[in-house]
Amino acid sequence: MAGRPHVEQSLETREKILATAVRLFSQRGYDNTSLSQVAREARVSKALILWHYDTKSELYRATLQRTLEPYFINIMDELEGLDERGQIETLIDHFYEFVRDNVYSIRFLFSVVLRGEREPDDVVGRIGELYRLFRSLLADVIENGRRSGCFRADVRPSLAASLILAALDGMLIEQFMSNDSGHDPSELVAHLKRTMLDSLVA
Amino acid sequence: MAGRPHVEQSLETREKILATAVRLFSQRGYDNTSLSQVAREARVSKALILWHYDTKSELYRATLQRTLEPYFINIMDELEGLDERGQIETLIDHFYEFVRDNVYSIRFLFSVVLRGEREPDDVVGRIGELYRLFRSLLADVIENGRRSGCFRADVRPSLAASLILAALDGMLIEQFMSNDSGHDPSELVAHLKRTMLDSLVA
DNA sequence: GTCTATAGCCCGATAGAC
DNA sequence: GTCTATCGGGCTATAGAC
Repeated sequence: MAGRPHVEQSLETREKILATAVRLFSQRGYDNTSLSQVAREARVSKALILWHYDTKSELYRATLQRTLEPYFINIMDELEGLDERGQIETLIDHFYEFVRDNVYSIRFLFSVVLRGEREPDDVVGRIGELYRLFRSLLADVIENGRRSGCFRADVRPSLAASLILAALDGMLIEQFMSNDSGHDPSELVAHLKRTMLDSLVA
Repeated sequence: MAGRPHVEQSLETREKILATAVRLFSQRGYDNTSLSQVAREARVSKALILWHYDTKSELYRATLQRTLEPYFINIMDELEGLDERGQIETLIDHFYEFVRDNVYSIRFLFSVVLRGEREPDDVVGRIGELYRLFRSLLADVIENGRRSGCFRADVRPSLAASLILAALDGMLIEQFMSNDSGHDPSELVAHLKRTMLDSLVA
C-alpha cells in the first residue's frame, strides 16, 4: 500500500525468480538448470536475474536457504507430559511424518549432500546439525528412561538412539528406491516402534 | 601376443579411457566432467574418445555398467551349513562389509538414483533388483526359521526383513552424513544384529 | 586408431538504453 | 528495475590428414 512502487514490484519479482529457481534447481539440479531457463519460466530476462542475484551461484545459495527453512522446527514442546516410551514413539512418528511431507526437498538436499556439490558448509553443516540434534534428543530420552527404571539398566542410550535413527533413515531410503517391498510404510513404522521399544524394556 | 597390433592397442586405449571416465564421473558427476578432462587425464585426444564411444552419453553408460559389475555377487554359497540365526548374521555382515568396501561407488550410484539423472532404466532398475533380492533372501531365511521353530511363530518375515534392511541402509547413510555419532560402525552392526535377532526369538 | 583444427551451440556475465 | 544485444569462453561433436 505505502512505499514506492519500484520497491514493491522488485520484491515480487525477486520472489518470483527465487520461487522458480527453487523449483527448477530441485527438479533438475544446479548444472542442468540454466539462467535462461529460470528466466523463461519466471517470465523475466536473464539480465534481470543477474541484477537481483549477482551470480548464478548466489541464486543457488538463496534457493538452498529457502529450501532448508521448514527444517527448523521445535519438537520439544510436543514431548511434555509423556513418559519415556511415549516420547520415543512421538519422536519416531514426527520423523516419519516430516519425511512423508517433505519427500521432494529431502531427496534434493540429500543428493546435494551426497555430491558434496556446492555450498557444503551451509547445507551439509545444517543437516548434520539436525541429525545430531535428533540423535541426542533420542539418547537423552532413553537415558532418562533408563534412570527411571522404565527401560532396562544395561541399555546404551547413544547406541540405541543410533539404531533407531538408522532404521528411520533406512525407511527414508526405501521411499526413494521405488519402494516395492509391498508394505504400507506406516506398517513398517509401527513395526519399528514395537521392535525398538521391546528391545529397550525386554 | 598374437593378433594385430592395432586391435591390442585399441583395447588398451579403450580400457584406459573407460577407467579414467569411471574415476572422473564418479568423483565429479556427469555434467561436471567434460570430455576434454577425460582426454587430458587419459592422455588421449578428445576426438579419440568419440571414436571409441560415439557420444559422451554412451561413454557414461559404459562407466555405469562397469561400476555396477562388482554388485553382482553370489552370497548364497556362504549360507550353507548355517542355522537360520547364523544365516541372518552372515547376511548382515556381508552387507556391512560390502558397503564398507564400496563406499565411493555406492555414494556415486546413490546420487545417480536420487537424481533420476540419466539411464534410469539401467541403474535404478538393477539396484532395485539387488534390493529386492536381498530382502527376499532375508525374508526366506526368517520364514524358514519360523517354520522350524527357531524363531517365534508370530514373526512376519517380510516385515522383519524390511526392518533389518532399513536399519542397514540407515547405517549406510550415516557413513555419508559425516558420521559423528561417536560410534565405531562395527559396534552399531553388532547392536543391530543383537536387537534384530532378539526380536525374532524373544 | 590417432591426431589437429574447427564448427556450432549454449552458457554466464556485462554494457548500456530506457 | 527491466530490457536487448553481445562478448568471451567451454562444451560436444565433426572433418579430414596421417
